[in-house]
Amino acid sequence: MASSKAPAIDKRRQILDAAIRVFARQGFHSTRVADIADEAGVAYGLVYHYFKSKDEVLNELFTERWSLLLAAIDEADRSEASPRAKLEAVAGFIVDSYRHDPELMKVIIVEVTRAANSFGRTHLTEIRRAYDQIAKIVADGQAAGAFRRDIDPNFASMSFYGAIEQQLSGWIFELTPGSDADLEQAKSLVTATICDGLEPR
Amino acid sequence: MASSKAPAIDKRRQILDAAIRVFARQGFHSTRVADIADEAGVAYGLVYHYFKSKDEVLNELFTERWSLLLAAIDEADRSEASPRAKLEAVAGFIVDSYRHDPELMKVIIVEVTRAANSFGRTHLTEIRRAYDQIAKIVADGQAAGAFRRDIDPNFASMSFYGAIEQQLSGWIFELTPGSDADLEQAKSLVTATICDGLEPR
DNA sequence: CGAAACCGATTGACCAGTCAGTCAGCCATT
DNA sequence: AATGGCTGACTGACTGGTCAATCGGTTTCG
Repeated sequence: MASSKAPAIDKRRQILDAAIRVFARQGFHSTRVADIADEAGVAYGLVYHYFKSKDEVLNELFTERWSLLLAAIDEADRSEASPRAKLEAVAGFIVDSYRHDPELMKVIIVEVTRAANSFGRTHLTEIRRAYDQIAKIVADGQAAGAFRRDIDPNFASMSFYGAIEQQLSGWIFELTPGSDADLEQAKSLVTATICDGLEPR
Repeated sequence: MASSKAPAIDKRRQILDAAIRVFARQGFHSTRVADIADEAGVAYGLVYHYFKSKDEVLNELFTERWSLLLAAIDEADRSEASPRAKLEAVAGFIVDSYRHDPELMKVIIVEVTRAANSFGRTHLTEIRRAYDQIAKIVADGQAAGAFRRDIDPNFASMSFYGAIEQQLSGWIFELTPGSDADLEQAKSLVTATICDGLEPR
């Protein structure tokens, strides 16, 4: 039963993985459906057997990964850690996602998160959910006296997330060195910058 | 003499201004050259009389505005103000640019700055110049003892710029209230977040 | 046998950029 | 002042190429 479907699922996965590589290399828009099929070693028509459209392939990639991010933020939020440690956990998850699969993160950021005009519009609600969850962590931190209260939580959330995403962009477009050590350091540096500030204490 | 050439120059400007509106509304990719011509109240072919291609129209819009930003950062850097005040001046300029012409800023951010994969690739050098200039302000601040030295200036620069751009994105996509008071407050809040940090001093 | 996986040629829509031509103003010549 | 030649701004129908999506078919497997 499972084995009868296994090959089918494999091909589907093969197509998704191929799409990650091709989208990362050429960008969504200048990728032809034929490119995905070729990269996957699969017939053109099979892409349409598993997906309604080229858009749906990207949708699937985004949703798969973003739901993990939402879960990770949620878990951090629910933990007993300090607000600062929660933020650091979120930053850590995002950086590790990039380390684990830079091509996928590139596709998600470039084609969805930062393309809210075209493709990302569809996912604005899910994207916003992440911002809101982070804002909640900040708000709780303020209520507990761990964060100052004169900065709007939504504002802080956007600053925090924007700072991380900008680091990723720098690595993605090789504006900034992205060695393993750099990535590791970035986790705590983002939090240090946002929580402690640039000025000496 | 001047009057004989005036209408020609007007038409060029008319096309650029129309392009801002149409790009902001529909996005660069799903804008047809015919849409620009219609919006400008001009014949299709005239767009190609003044511009080599559809891309060149966007190029022109970006370059016009980005050079102003670079000049503003440069001016802030050269002033006698404190490092923190310099950063605040940069944030202020970007926010005011948005306030002055939100549609143009939307086009620049969505289609160029955050589209480094497709269109922005051409302008990566100019974009990077902004990051570098900001990093220089931070580095000088560190040398003067105004900023702590354990945060890499390039890292700080990306965080700072990323935080601002994320705020603009929030306003652009109406994820975040963008009243005039909000914009005004954002100028100092970004700087406060980045320089002082979220944690109480 | 039936159902689902798989195949790839074909089609139909779309659109950037071209190009052959019109027209209005300007100057030179008479 | 009239003529006509010239420039370049301006027009929009048309073309050539590109691709997403379809569909009629074949193979595989239970």
